[in-house]
Amino acid sequence: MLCKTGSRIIKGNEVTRLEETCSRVLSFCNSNSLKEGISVHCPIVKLGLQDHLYLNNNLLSLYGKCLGVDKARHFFDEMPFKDVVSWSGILSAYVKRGNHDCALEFFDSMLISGQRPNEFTLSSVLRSCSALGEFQYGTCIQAYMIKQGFEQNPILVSGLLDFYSKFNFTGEAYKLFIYVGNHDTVSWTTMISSFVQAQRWSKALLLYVDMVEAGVPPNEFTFVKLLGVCSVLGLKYGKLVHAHMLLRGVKLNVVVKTALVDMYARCQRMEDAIKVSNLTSEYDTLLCTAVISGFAQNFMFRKAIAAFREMRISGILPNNFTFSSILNVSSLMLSLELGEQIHSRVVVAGLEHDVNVGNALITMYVKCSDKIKDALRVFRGISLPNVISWTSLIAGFAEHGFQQDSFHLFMEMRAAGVQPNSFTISSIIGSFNAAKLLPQTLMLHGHVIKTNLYKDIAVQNALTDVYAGLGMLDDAWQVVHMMSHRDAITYTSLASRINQMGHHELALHIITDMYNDDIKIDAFSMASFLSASADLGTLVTGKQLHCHSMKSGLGRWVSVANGLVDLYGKCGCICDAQRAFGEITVPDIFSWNGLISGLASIGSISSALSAFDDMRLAGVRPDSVTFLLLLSACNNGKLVDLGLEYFQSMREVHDIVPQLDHYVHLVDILGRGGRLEEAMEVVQTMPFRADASIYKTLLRACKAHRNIPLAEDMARRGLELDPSDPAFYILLANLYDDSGRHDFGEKTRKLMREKQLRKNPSQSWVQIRNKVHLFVAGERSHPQINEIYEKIESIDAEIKSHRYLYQGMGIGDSYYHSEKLAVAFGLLNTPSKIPIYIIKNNSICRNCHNFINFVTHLVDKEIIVREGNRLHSFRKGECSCRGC
DNA sequence: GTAGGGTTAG
Repeated sequence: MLCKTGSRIIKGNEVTRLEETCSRVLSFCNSNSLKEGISVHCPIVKLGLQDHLYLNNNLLSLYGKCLGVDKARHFFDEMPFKDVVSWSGILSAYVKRGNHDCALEFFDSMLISGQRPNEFTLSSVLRSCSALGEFQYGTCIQAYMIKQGFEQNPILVSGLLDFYSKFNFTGEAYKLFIYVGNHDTVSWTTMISSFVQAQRWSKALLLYVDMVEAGVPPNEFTFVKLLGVCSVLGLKYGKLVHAHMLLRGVKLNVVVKTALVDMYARCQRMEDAIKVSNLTSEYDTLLCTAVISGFAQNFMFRKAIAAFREMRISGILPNNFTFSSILNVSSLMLSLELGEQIHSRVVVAGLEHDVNVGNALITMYVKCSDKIKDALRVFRGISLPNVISWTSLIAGFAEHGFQQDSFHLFMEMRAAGVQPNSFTISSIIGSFNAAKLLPQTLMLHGHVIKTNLYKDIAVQNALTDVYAGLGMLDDAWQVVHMMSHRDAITYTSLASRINQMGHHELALHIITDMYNDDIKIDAFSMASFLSASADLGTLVTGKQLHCHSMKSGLGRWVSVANGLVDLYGKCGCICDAQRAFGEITVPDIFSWNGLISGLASIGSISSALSAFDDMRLAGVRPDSVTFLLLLSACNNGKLVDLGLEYFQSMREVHDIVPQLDHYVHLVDILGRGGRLEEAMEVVQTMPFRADASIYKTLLRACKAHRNIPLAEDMARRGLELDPSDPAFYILLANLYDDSGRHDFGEKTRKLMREKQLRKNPSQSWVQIRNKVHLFVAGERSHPQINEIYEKIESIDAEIKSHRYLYQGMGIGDSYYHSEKLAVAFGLLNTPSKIPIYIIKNNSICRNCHNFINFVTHLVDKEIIVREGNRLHSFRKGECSCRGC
């Protein structure tokens, strides 16, 4: 139409009408098609309208949108007349392309040219200020706005709210919001977004309530932000917001759909997410990415892969975000094969050097490949590695056992000018723990104090863990006390490290700390506490923890259920252990190992071995711990040939390389079975250097089978490796005694005394009425024992007043005469408040029917004594454990 | 021309 008109001669008011027509056509083209827009340009020139300001502004906007800001700028420079719309058009084009430096420079030249900015210009300038971190500049713009009377302008108010929020000045933004008042939908939504960005989720929701009460209608923008809040606050809120959207008839466009899919996915409602995404046929790359990542978050890996395939079939191109999501699926599945397939697609799509995809690739190779070099290759290919790239690689090196390289990489990162964040610091501190690198830990701790990172709870938790892992409990607690708030991870880390140190009672005390801090026990901390109770044999505490697990629903976690199996197994209550095992839907290797261990420890060797068969039938692969348990069971059951068979099958059938501990068990099995020469052959041919303990094992076997020549050889070899272990002398001396060679026995003991060796005191723990008591036995000459004697003597008078002493078997009598000692510390501390436990030598354990050198016994129904790894039960009356 | 969705590191 315009072309035809252009060939005629036009005069008078026809020109004005044509200008309007051109302008309208260009506006239409602007939002639809560049091609049509350009074709309109020719007739405009033919008509002689090329100097027309409005038409040129329309063309400028078109060029900016379709041909890029440089072409638009060129057109702008050629324009004979310019107004605020022309200047703002270019400025906005710069801002949209992220060219913020040019935007501010261009704004300067605008002011120099004498052109006054309007609200659109200033709004673009504010966006560049926040992008460049130019806070001062932004506040100058605000001052200018006030001077120019733009203070109440809704566009600028929204712009300012956004500006303050980007600098994390949410409070200032809110003050401004309150001060201005009378807001429209956009400024309400911007204020809500500000609270969302500051992670003040509840405040964002409350503001929505205020907005509705103020009578301002929320739109799809508002709901998208609110759905983001619900992803964090939970499904209850998500459903409410969704219902409000339906009531208000909000149009379900693709952006709203994506926000809904994301919300339902994060609330573990993937079915609802898919239902929503199928409500309309509109799909784009972002929506598909949300679906894939939703499946990944909910561990529905096959569906995630299917969604990725479907996306390609529908012709929707994956972008860097999509590749990151699907790579995350392969990382979670530990599937190198899938990861490599995706990697090749990434190369085809030309996204190999993209930092986001590169980061996901690094993680994939770290988790799925056993070669850290694969991850390093990806890292070196990233054009601009960011803090996530460095952190992933640093954590990767640490995870693969290269702690020193990990630290060097950290130094390289700092030299490259990339600032470590809390993720980096906590990863690197975590790696120090594995390598026990104290100097580096102290250096990093200093760095953390100097920066703001010490406020981050993950960093503080990592520091707590590393100090506790190094055995520096005081330093760990110091970090904990300095924390403004603690979480379940803080306490779980402490409890498990304290457990590792063997201070199980101290680990259980963490429960009180958590209670005082108002922190709920989670599945991880519960597993640690159950493990502490199991190792202490404190059945009462264990049962209380069991109760709590059931009431709180933690029992559904397999780690908690495994803890229960372990607890009851170690306390000798095999029926309860079996019941806890039976309640596990899909028992894992830890569940099975717990069951086998429990059965073996009460002497039910055949049941333990048949549990192993059940485990294999259930398709669970045994690990090296399983074989330690099986070998130990065979050892206790004197099943020599079966033990040998299991040992052989480790490598041949199960592809497990036997470790030193397995060889020790094998040697013990052969030794106890009297096959001493074979046992010696194993020691000489095994791929490990024999340690003192293996010779001790053989020496014990020699003693049992009265083989003096071999025993002497074993004692000699063992003492070469550990001359300070008195056990070699004691075992050998006892063997001489047993064989009637008392002279040699005495000579050996004399030798031991000359070397100033003495048997370390044995220790046992007993729980009586919710209190754990420590018992120690040994000779008076031992410093630890002597200290206890002195304590007893000082309170002797008090003890003697107790009624049990009148029965003639007082505490003092029992160990003064035998030169051995067993003391309840609880008794020492509060002698008059708790009953006295009288010491009896040579009591018989009801479980293993062995004689035990000392045991505490009297007033309580059941006492469980743990001696080394053995559990002994002494009961008065019937056992409280069902089925025994 | 002011406000909205998806990813990756502890």
